[in-house]
Amino acid sequence: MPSKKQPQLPKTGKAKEYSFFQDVYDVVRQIPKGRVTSYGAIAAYLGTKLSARMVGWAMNGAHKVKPKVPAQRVVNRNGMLSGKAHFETPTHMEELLKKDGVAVKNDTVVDFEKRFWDPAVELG
DNA sequence: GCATTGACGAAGG
DNA sequence: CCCTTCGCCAATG
Repeated sequence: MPSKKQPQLPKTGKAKEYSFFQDVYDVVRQIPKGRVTSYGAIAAYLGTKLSARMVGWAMNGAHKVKPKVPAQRVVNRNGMLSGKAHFETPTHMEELLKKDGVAVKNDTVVDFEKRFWDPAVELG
């Protein structure tokens, strides 16, 4: 499980994965099926709420990590599928969400607030 | 080694 | 209410 806080980010070339990245992946993998969360929520849970962009950047490598990361369950604060363009196909993300039972309308999660899953609350 | 760029988000105009 | 700016920090040019 995430250390909750991992300010120490090793330099490039040493570790294949940064702790921060691993924590992000770990949290994302714990998102229940049919639920979604936001980059900011994950960042806040990790203690770096001011660095939501880093979560997004971490997700950039999510597609290559071994245990697949359900990156489709992570959207921006507006519930919009801001990262759909980064998937294999522009429609892959919403298709995965639909398989999870999450309705997607106009690149946005329907009833986002109801589907919202806050790691800071659910994970403690 | 400085400048630019983000799968973000909050604040200001 | 829409648009712009700023902050955050790693990666890339």
